[in-house]
Amino acid sequence: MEKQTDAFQHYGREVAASIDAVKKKIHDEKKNRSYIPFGQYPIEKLEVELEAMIKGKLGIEDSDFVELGHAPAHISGDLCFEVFDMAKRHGKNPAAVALSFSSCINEGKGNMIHEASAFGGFVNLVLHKDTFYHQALACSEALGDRFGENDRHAGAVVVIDYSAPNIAKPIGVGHLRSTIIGAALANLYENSGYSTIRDNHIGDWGTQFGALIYAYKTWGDEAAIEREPIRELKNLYVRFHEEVADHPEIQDKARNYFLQLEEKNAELANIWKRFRDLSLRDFGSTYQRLGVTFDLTIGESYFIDDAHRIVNECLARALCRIDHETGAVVVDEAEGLPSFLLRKKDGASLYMSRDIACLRFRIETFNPAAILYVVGNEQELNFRQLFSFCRRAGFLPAGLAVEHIGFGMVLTDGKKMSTRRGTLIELEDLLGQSIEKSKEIVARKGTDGSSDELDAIAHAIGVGAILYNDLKQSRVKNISFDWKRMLDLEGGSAVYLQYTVVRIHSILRKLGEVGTVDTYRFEGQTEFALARKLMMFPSILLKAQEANAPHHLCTYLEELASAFNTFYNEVSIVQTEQHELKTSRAVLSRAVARVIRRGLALLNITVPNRM
RNA sequence: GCGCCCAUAGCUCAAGGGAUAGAGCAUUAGCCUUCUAAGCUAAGUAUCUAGGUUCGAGUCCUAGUGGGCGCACCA
Repeated sequence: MEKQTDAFQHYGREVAASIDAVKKKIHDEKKNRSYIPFGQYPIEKLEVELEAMIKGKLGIEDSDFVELGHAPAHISGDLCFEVFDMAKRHGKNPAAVALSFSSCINEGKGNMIHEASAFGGFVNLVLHKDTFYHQALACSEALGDRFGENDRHAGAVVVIDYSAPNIAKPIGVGHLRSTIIGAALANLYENSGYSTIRDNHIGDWGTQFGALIYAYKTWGDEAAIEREPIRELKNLYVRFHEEVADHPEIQDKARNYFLQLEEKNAELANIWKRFRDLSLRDFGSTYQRLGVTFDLTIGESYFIDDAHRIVNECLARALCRIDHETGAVVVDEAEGLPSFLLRKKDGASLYMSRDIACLRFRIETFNPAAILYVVGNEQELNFRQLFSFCRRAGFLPAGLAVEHIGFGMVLTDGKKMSTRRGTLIELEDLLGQSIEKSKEIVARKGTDGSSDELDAIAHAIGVGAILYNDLKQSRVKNISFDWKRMLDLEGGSAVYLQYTVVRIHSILRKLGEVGTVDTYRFEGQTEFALARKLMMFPSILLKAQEANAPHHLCTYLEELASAFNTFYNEVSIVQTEQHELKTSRAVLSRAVARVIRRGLALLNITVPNRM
């Protein structure tokens, strides 16, 4: 019994230390972090100027209604905005409003706007291109790598729960989605000024550990576990479910083992602890490969005592009841949601009660403005039940946003992958194959570099391809898994973006020092379009964060890279004669490279120097 | 049975209620003695069906059709 208590105490101390570290991080950020004001970006500044010009016209006193975008190709104009919504709010004709606004803008143009015109409910703007271009490059130069950050949510704390693999199971491509969508969102939230807490809520508790312990005690092979822990544990898990078909009674034995575990049986707890440690070590190397980090790694097991306490509290408050027939603790149907259990009839805890305890822990410990759960769509009902119950119980303070960030499943042949059925594609296999293929291509292309450098390049490309293929797709839909497409290293993949950056670096190397000029200037429409695209980066990042949609960033980066590659094929920067123009082009290219590199970094994808 | 999600080009995916629905792959025709062709230029093909709301619908509503997921002692 002592031994087991030691194990739990040790684990408790580890968690306590990481909690202190997170509290310190939040505290330090509150005190020392500097933010880039969103209003400082040229597009945002222009929006504010336009609103000032328009204000009072037609009795409209709104603010923050101008949202500039690109004018479509068939319209002559550099930027545009629409007034439909706001005209509707004031019961006015959109076309009349747009016309009035455009004449108003033409009266007090300022130094940026050349001409405004109305078309239907749209206001189209032709800019003084030289002025805009210069300001765009100057802004990017002034902010350097921090171009794109904003202060919209400065100081707010967000807890992001993602990855959450289950102990004793390999990480499959399903958990990959949670891991990389969560990691990308954490980066995007940080970019918007949030203090982010990256929380890996490990699935290290539950009835399946009873099954695993039964399987281990019955068929376990020590040598095999030493050799390949996760694989062997997975085999035991699969074998258990095969045997259940013929011997249903082992299910009860498993449940009983779990109950004993929860009652802190020393022998079982030590087995559990060992499996947990082995698994975490294995996950750690996968995370390292992916470049994903966490502030907290707390398993469900940490919350069992709280869970039992809370269930009793809720029973006392009649928020749930003991079912007379079975003895389990039930939350009755409410708010249109089906009833569910908080405690098993044998007294063991359940996922839901541990989740309630965890939610309360996060609120009490970190006082966050938002908690995001990056968990698959198939758990949607559970989260609706969780949030609804916690709201009724008064566990959710006002002003706290809790949100389930669901995502579609990864399907093979239209079916969900399953550890039990053995259709799971393991992440390590996938990454391995992708890196291997990248290696072949790098070798075939004859890229320069030592063998270590070539390995690093293949790693960046191979891993990047897997991450990007997932992140570029909208979160909510299912993804059909296709080896061929997954390992495709051409257009529409991370490689395209990495390649664009590498090309730019090659130019910069050839140029040597990029000098400075008083005024940035450009020559062709392509260059201007590129700079205009570049200036959309800050608002794209904000949009991607607010919509919890990393794929918006992917789409943008591809458009930017495409605009650059067109430019690249039109003119030679190295051979540009005129000094001012040549320097401006170099600065523009460098800015594009920085934005793509930073955009990819937010998606946890790295860019090699050569490829 | 009830609930949630999805349906866009041959395939895989984009498109904040806004202007002529965009990419990649595949197919076809061009572009490397000149900054890395993992690139660029150009060509053809699409909103599941039927109603409705709206100045305006791929997007919102209703009813279908097809697919996925979930609904008590798993997580």
